[in-house]
Amino acid sequence: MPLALVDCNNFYVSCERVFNPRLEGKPVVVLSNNDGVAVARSNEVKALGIKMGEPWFKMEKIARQHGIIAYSSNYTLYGDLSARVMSILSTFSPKQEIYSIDECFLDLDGFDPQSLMTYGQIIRQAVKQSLGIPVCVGIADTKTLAKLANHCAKKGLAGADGVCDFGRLNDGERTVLFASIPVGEVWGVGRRITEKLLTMNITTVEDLRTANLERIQSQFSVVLGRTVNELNAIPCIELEEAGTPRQQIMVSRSFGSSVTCLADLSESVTYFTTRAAEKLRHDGSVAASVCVYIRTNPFKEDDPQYQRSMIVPLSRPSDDTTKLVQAALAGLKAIYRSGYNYKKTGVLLMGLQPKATIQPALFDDPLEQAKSDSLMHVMDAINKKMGQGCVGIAASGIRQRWAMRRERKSPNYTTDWNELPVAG
DNA sequence: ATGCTCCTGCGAA
DNA sequence: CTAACGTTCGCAGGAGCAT
Repeated sequence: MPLALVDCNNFYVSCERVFNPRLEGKPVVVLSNNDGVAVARSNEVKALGIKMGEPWFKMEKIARQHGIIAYSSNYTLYGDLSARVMSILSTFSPKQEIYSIDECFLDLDGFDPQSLMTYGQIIRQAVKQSLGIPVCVGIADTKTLAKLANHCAKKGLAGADGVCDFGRLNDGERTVLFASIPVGEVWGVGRRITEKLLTMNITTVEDLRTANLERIQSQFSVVLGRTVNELNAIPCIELEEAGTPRQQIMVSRSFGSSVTCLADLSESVTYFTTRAAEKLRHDGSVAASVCVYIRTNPFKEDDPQYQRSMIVPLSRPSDDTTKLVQAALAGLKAIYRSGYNYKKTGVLLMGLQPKATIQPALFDDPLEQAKSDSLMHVMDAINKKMGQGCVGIAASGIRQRWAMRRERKSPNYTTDWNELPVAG
């Protein structure tokens, strides 16, 4: 029954520290795309009161005062380290669910309950020793409780030292502990639901655990009802091992500066569609339609605002970059209006299904299909070997005036020989 | 009444 | 010097439509 949630501490910051140990003990933040907002903070930065999602320009002053070191996010690096972490963790259980880039669930069913604390410490040591990434381990009987146990492990609650096993608590200890944790810490309870719960005098985890189930379900949803059950050690959310492919693929980006002309927007939409199509083929799926959307900057309240999207159905499901780009550009042309400062565009591939299940249509030319497949195959192979974007659609543009800002990126230490710093 | 698709809101990392 | 506020995914539930 028990399972573990293993979560990397301040993951992106820890990744930067692996390759730059001088960052140890110093305040470090990693910024989102476009160097927009904080997405990872070292403990030193958290102590300064800087919140998750805080815009960089708002914290820049305090950052200068305290010598905060800021990095642009380097997803190539984090993705590579994540794969290595997950690979090590997979050796500790027959069943693993990779939940996000920095955390996974491990099934511990059948393990000796007395040894789980020790096992958690062994897991922490293994990842620390081989990769230098610190992790915390939460152990409990449901996913929601394991997430909560992980929170306690990180905060050192209930005497935890990087590992917290709720199986070690008796009912009284659990009640005291849960009564001390704000309800917003519970997995599935976000800002809105927290606000509404507060009006019902439900402020702590213990309040929610002991709340009336029917009342929660009717006032909120069956989802929050499941959460209440899970807090009571009744499993409602199953462990999902890899295998189910995505249902949609989104590629969108804010621009480094605003863009006004259709030509520049077309370049970016072409580029985003190309990236999305690569993901699609990687999954072995085809898309039935393409959604393209554009919008101005809602934070610039004086600018005239405009946002619109359009879904363009394909004549038949496809994974061919050229066909997807064609559809996306047709949609863009239809929704584009001149006279606006555009800040963001995005491409969404919808109606995904496994390519293998697609029946060739009656009038399809099998030769055309084979040509398309082999062209895409060659493109993917070259880009994999020579680096993303080596071969592509000419309309992506070379200047890419719409490119995002990334002024503080660290090198791709693990995936690109050219970016390794040279000694001496 | 029932079953669908489309759209929006919410949460998570 | 200025201006600068993320991305990607799933789920649920209501609206709108057809049957």
